[in-house]
Amino acid sequence: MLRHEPKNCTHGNIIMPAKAGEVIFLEGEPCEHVFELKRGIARGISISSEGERQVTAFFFPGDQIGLPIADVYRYTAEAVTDLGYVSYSRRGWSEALVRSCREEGRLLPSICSEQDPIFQRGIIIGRNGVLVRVSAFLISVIERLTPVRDGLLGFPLSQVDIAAYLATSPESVCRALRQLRDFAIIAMPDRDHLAVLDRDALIHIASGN
Amino acid sequence: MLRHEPKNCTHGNIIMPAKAGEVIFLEGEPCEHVFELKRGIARGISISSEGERQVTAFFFPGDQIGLPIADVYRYTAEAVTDLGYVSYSRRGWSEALVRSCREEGRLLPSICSEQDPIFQRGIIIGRNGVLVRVSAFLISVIERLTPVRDGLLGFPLSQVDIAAYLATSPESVCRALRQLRDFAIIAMPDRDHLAVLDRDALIHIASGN
DNA sequence: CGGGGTCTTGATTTCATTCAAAAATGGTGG
DNA sequence: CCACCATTTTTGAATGAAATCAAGACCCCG
Repeated sequence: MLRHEPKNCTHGNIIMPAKAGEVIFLEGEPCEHVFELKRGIARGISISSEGERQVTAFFFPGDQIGLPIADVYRYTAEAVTDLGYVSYSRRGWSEALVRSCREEGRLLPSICSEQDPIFQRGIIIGRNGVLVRVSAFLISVIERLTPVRDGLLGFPLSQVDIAAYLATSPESVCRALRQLRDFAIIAMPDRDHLAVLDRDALIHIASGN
Repeated sequence: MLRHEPKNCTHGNIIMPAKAGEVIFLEGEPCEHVFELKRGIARGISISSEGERQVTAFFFPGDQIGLPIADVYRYTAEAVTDLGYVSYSRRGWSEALVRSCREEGRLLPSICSEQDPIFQRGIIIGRNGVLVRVSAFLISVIERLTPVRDGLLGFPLSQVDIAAYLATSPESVCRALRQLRDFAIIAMPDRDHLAVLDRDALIHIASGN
């Protein structure tokens, strides 16, 4: 897992690339930059003291990552796919926040874009039943995936990551996806493509059982 | 569950009381006030479409509740115990944020005080094993409980709420607490008092198994 | 004293993890 | 293009942990 070193201090204009698996920043480091994802998918990772790895959030283009909520980053950010991002210095970002706050009277929508996925994950994994969790996860994620062609979405998330996100095992994720395929609720023509065939059924499962 | 109606628009100076069980604000309502808890304990509640109730966070004196991260409150806030709070208008609160941001270069610590517990819950319930979760919960909560006398803490949280927070059943919480008592790691002289006898052991269980 | 809610405990069942192994996939270099 | 390897996904069987079900004890409140 190579550490991705920004070559110089870009201030929001130059899109920096990162390759799949690269680390954007590490949990515990002081927050010196805020990152905005421009293309690709990233994940937030938290490792417990005993090495257990949790995916705390997936991030999509437009999301802000690494807000200085505290003094240090609360999770590690890694590239899931090859991706592009821009970074803002903390100062520059704070000024943008101040402006936005004055003009719109509410927090920069970007805070929402980082904090909301984290909140949503808490709700999803608080629900019991792997099938329910997987369905809720799909519902939450499909609208952010990039369409390939009619109804088919790019779905570049590994089942291992999904399991780490949903606080379950990869095998259980696999079985849940299989059930959804058997019920013709979703289709997965291959490993990294997904189509939702019966959105209502998916929502129904996601919201109760 | 009575709705608590603030009589008038207080701007941070008058401490408003609320009785145990009262609602401070409802999920989905527009964020018009930010609340700061002065005494007592509050909980954040999220109800799924099928009536499943989750406690998303417990809040303690000094915590800010109901930040306008989005346009509407993302959870319902209720009083766990009788409590006192002050409310700020969104405008007044935003101005404080702008000031703090400019002076300290980071987000108001209050954002941390709301968002961090929510983040922590995600980490805690992502870990498997009820005993681990209960232990991690106790570790996270003991430093915020008010001491009664040497080593004994007021612990006014019902096991039903703890279960809803930890995404488990009340019975499992009860059994986990019993185990911790049997191992002489904690003591609970009565329903709402708690003493941690072996903090290291509790931390050890919380961080692995 | 009731009586409703909370807590406790045991027995049972259900569900997901684990373990193990095979199949599919993707990438690499010949 | 093909063979090979590493990784991911898939499936089955066994195990285990926690939810559920059911009852009883306790406690606080009116």
